[in-house]
Amino acid sequence: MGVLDRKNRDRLLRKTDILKAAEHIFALKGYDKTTIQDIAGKAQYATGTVYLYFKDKNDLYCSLLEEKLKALLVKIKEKIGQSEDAKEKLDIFLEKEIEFFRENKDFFRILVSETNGPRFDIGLRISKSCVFREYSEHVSALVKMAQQKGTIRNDLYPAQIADIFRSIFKSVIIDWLRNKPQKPGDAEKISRFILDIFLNGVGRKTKVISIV
Amino acid sequence: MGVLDRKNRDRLLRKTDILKAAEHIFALKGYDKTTIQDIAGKAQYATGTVYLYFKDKNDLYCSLLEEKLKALLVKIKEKIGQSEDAKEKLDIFLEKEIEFFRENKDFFRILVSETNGPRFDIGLRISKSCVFREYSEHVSALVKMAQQKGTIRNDLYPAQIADIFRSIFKSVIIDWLRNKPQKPGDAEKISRFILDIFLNGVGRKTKVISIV
Amino acid sequence: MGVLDRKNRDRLLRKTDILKAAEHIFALKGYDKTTIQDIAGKAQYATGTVYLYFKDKNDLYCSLLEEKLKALLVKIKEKIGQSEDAKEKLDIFLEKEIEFFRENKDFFRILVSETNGPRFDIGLRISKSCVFREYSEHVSALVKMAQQKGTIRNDLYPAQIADIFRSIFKSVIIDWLRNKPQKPGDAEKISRFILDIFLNGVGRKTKVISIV
Amino acid sequence: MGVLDRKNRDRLLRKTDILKAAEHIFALKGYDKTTIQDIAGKAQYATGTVYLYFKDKNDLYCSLLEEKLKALLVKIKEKIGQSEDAKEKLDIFLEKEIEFFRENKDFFRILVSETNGPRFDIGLRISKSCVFREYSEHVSALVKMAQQKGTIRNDLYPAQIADIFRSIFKSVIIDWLRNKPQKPGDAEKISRFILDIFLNGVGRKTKVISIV
DNA sequence: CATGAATGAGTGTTCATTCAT
DNA sequence: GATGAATGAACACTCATTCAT
Repeated sequence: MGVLDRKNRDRLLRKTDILKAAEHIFALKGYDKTTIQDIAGKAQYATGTVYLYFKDKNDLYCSLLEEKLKALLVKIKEKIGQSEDAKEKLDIFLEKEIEFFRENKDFFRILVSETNGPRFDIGLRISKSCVFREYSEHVSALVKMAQQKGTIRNDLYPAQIADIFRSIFKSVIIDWLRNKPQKPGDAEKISRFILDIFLNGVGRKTKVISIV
Repeated sequence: MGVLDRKNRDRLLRKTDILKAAEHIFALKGYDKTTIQDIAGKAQYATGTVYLYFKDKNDLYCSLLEEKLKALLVKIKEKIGQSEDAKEKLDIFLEKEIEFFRENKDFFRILVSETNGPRFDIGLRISKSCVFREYSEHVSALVKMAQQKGTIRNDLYPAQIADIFRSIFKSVIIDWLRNKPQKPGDAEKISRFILDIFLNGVGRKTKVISIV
Repeated sequence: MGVLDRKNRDRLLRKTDILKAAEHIFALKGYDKTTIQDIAGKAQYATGTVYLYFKDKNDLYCSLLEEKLKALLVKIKEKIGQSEDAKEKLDIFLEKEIEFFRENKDFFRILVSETNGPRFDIGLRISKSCVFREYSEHVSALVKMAQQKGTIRNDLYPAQIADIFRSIFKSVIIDWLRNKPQKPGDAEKISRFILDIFLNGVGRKTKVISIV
Repeated sequence: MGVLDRKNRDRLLRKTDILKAAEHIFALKGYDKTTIQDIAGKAQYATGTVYLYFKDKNDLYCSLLEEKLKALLVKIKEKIGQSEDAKEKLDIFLEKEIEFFRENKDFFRILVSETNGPRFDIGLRISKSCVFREYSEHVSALVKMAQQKGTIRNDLYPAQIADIFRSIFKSVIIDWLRNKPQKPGDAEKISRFILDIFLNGVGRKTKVISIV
């Protein structure tokens, strides 16, 4: 059993090595311009080794997305359950994603280039992924809850609002990762900024009074 | 003169044939998976013919984007000058873009996949394009004006707001083109919807009183 | 008749135009790198026009060589008959060739690259040419006569001596055309130089006494 | 160590296979008409295999020339140092080259077609080669020494004499390889023949008395 | 299991040649 | 006859995938 364990552990280690290398190269060059040799070389393995762990190039790519998305989901779900407030949940969601993407810029790049807009299918190598669907539905569920709690207008389809939510998020994060120095407290600030725009829009208001 | 005219017209016709075919295939398969033979075949020409009108694959692709963007810009500028009101200008901008993209779904697909988020640079074959820059700046200028007129908060960078504006737009249009039947009056309705979300956000408000 | 004459003359004029352009381009780029469009363009004709005067690329190339060789032969034969002395004939031959090649550097280039050594057949597009054979035989005849008159050793095959003769010539002319400014009196001097080396070699002799 | 050795040896073997095939095809068809598929086919490899050993077609071609020239130089230098006499050195040089070219007719063909006359530059893919320069300079040095020792007239530029020397050599070898059956003792005889013509020319002399 | 050399189908691009105008 | 746009075969080179060691 110990032997099997080590085998499994070794196998996992190699897979992780390769995925890490793939992440970097795919982010740098995009799917088509990336070669398996690039990845194998970066991971310090032989070309053929990659095929011991992944069926083909596409499988490697999708596995990469799945693994990372899964990790992102775990991170999000972990904290988000601790709050009951809808707005707070959205806030936590944003903060966790921001943290995650700051630590995984390459993955962010890939994800952005992969999801050319939400649920869009040009070359959507990812679309069949259960994790991706789970991720999408998780955001939709957040929105739905916020609608039920009165935080978000309920005259709109949750899925569409979720799309808009994520597209604003994407836009702001791209700007942040590209043009700003990333500082420790950023996650919180940016999260508030996005939520503000998402909930209140960018229109100029002098005063807003909630009557209810 | 008549002869030259006909020649030029013929030349233009062929170029347009090829561009039309290219638009379709590029939208369907993406840049890398598209072959010149695909395009030539679709346009009913021989492979070599494409090279009589375009230097190489990249030139064909960029020409396609430029031509379309130019047409889009013309369409937008035409009407937008007729209004003085900032909000109305944004509204016209949206309506015109919506109309254009409904008539040019393939181009929309390409544009979306090309601009993986605003000012993002993986494989930005388009980034050097003057027309694209002009387009970007035009949107920024719209936002800036709206800030000066008090329609949009002026505590934000115009370029960033423009990014957010376009990313909301993209998100909504993708949803519309993919999932809804496109009906005549849509442009107006969708434009209002986007503007509403953009300016007021999706937060639930019971009443808003502007004091000033 | 006059009409036919003009037609023929026109035809000849066009052929000459094309040949002149071809000469320049072939010399510049070599056979394979030269395109028919290059030549047509340089001659200010359309691509197809070339095919009205020459069957194909190879025909154009061979015609070019033939025409020029014919002209060279005419020039050589013209003067060479006026002398009876074998050495003088060789001298005239050299002078005339030198003059011709100074005025036809492009042709010289082509000829050199074509006849990679005498009677060698890698890609010898020329080898079937009657004129080329006539040219070769003419040189051989010169040598043969010089052998009979006692100017050249007669223990050697005339054709081989002719080869050596031409290869020395080629070597010296290449050097002259490439590295020296070409001056009026050169033909005579160079001719003497070549003949000297050809007949006497480059060995150092302190004194030579001819007894007979 | 043994493994690496075998790997290196295998690699060398393949390279040699390909070079051998390339040598044959290039000699047969010339650079431009030769395709990589030709070479790969002849060497019994797939097209792509060639690119494992050579960067591109030009690299293959140049490597071929370099390898062979290097081998030729080694062969020449080996024996030539053993003599002090200038004329003997020239003799050895010729003999060794003749032997080499008899064993490497294809290479000879390529070299001849590549060096369209000495220091001529149309398509000189070889000209940048250090080995080629070394080879040229080696011949010039031989001539220079022969001038100093009084074997060759010293009123001429060594480089030019070297050119003439090589062009006579080329002419004679072409004739020999093309038209004569190559017999064992040939190298010696031909070498003497070339030297004779080179030093004494082909003029008829009844008696030559050296006075000094 | 790991390797990396070998494979060969596939792509962008060129250009000799043809032919409708 | 002259044109030059159109053709499509051909070629250099790449790279995902396989498999003998």
